[in-house]
Amino acid sequence: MPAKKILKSIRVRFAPSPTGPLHVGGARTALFNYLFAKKNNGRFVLRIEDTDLERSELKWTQEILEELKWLGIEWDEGPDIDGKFGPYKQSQRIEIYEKYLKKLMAENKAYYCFCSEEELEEKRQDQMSRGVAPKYDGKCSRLDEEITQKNLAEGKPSVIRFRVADKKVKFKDLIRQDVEFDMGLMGDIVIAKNTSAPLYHFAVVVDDFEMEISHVIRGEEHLSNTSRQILLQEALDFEKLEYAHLPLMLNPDRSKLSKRKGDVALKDYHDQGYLPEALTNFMALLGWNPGTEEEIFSLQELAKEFSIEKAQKGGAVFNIQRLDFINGFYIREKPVEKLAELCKPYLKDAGLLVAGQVSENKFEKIIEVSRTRMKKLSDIVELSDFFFIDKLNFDKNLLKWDNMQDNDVKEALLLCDIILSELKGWDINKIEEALMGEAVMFNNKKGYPEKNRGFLLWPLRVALSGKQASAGPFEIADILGREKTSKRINDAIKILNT
RNA sequence: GCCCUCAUCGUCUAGCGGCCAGGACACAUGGUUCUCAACCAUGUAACAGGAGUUCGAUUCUCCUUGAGGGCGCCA
Repeated sequence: MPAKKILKSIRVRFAPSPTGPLHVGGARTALFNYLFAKKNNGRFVLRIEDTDLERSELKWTQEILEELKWLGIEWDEGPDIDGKFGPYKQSQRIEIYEKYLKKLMAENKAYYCFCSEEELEEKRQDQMSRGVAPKYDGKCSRLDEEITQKNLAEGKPSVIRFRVADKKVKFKDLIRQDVEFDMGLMGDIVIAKNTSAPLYHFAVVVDDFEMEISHVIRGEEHLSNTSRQILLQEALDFEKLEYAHLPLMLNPDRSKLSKRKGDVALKDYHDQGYLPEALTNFMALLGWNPGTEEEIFSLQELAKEFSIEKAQKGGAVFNIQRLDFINGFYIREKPVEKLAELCKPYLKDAGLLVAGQVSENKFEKIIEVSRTRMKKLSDIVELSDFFFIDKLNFDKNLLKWDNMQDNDVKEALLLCDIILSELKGWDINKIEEALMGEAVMFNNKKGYPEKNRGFLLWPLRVALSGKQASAGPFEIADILGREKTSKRINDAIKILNT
C-alpha cells in the first residue's frame, strides 16, 4: 500500500488581470472556484495579475472587485482582505519573483535572450509558411557567458527565457482526465522582461506555490499553458497542483464568446437589470449540472451541490433566452418592496419617476402589475411608462376591438366613464365587478357575443394605457385613481373624434 | 500549418452495454383571458458518419468529419 497522500488544505484562486471589465467567462471561472472552495471547506483567494503594466489600470481592479461582490462571490483573501500570503497584487510581489528568477538563472535553467522582436516575428512567419510549429529556435540558449555579460554591459535589449525540456508532460485534469503535451514542439518561453519584470507564466507558478494554492480551476484556453507551468514548477522544485480546465462559453455560432456578438462584460448584464442570483444560477448551469432535474439554485444551494467532476467537457453556448427565463423567474419571486427599489433607478434615468410624484404604495402596485412581463429590470420602463406620463399618444384605430365602429367605441368609453364615476369607493374589486357586469349588458344591447368582454374592456384598456399590450384595465384604473382614469377616457374620446 | 481538446433535440443537458433516449429553455397548439405576460396541459425535435469489440452499442476502441482552444517580450 502506498502511503496515503497527506491531504493539504484546499485553496483555490481567481486571478484576473485588470486590463478591462470583468468578462462573463471570468465571472464564471470565479464562481466555480468559489463554489469549489465553499463545497470543500477551502479558501478562495482573489489575486490581481497586473504584471502587464502597460495595460493594467486601477479602475479595472476596482470594477472587478465591485462586480464580484455584486454577484455575491466573496473571497477569503485578496487585495482588500489581507491574509498571510499577501500582497495579492502581482505588481507588489516583484521581490518574490526576483528571488526565484535569480535562482533559475544561477542554475542555468533560464538565460538571457537578445533576439529582437522583429527577428523573432520573421522566423515565426517563416516557420508557419514551412508548415512547422512556430517555436523559438534556441539561438541565445547556447550563448557564451562572456558574450551574455558583454551584451548586458552594453545595455543591449534582452529578455529572460526558460529552458523548456524536450520531453512529454502528462498531467491529470479533474475534468478531462489524462492530458499529454509534447514539449519538444514548444521552444523556450520568455518568463520575464528582466529580473524585476516577470511575465504571466512565471508569476503564476511562483504565486500559486507561495500562496499554497491546491487546485487551479481556470478556462480551457489555459490547457496548453499548464504543461509549461508544470515544467516551471519542476525546475523550481515546487509541488504539483491539481488542475481543472473549464469548458469555454460560446457565442451562438459556437465561436469563443466575444464582443461584437453580444455583451461580454458582466457589468453590461448588471446594467440591463439582470439579477445576480439569476446570473450565478445561469452561469453555474453552463458547463455543469447537479445530475438531477433541478434547475433553480441559489448560491448557497450551488455551493452545497457542487462537484467539479460533474463539469462538462465541451463548450457551452451562452443562451440569452435561457438567462431571460431564469431572470424572469427571480423577478417574479422577489418581494415587491425589493423589486420596487431595484426598478427605481431605471425609471429615474428614463425621466419618468420624479421624487415624491407617486406614493410608495402606488409605486409598488405599479411594479406588482408589471412584474410578470419583465425579463429584466430595464423592461420596467417600457412596461409602466404610461403610469407616469400625463398625456397618452396613440392611433385611434388601436381603440377598436374586433370590427367595432367608431360610434360603438365611443359609446363603450362613455359607458365606462359613467359607470366608474358612479362607483362608491375606489378599489380594484369594485372596479372589476362593475365593469364585468356592464360588459355583459353592453354586449347584449349591441348584439355582440355575451362572453366576449373585449368590446367594452379593450377600448378602456387602450384608453388607459395607450398600448397594444399592457396590464389589465382594472389594475390600471385602480392605480391611476378616479380622476386620471376619467381624464384618460375622455382624452381617448377626443382622439377618436379627430 | 502544427499541437491539444471536444462531439445526445435549435440551445443547456441526463444517460456511464439492454431506456418508448429523460428534463429545462426556445418553438407550436389548446386552456385561462379584453391584450400581452404569468400559469396549466399537450406537442414538434437529438445520439455527426464509418469500421470494429460484443448476443447486444448513444455508451468501449479506431478512423473520418465537424467545432473550439493554443502555438506572444498578453493573460
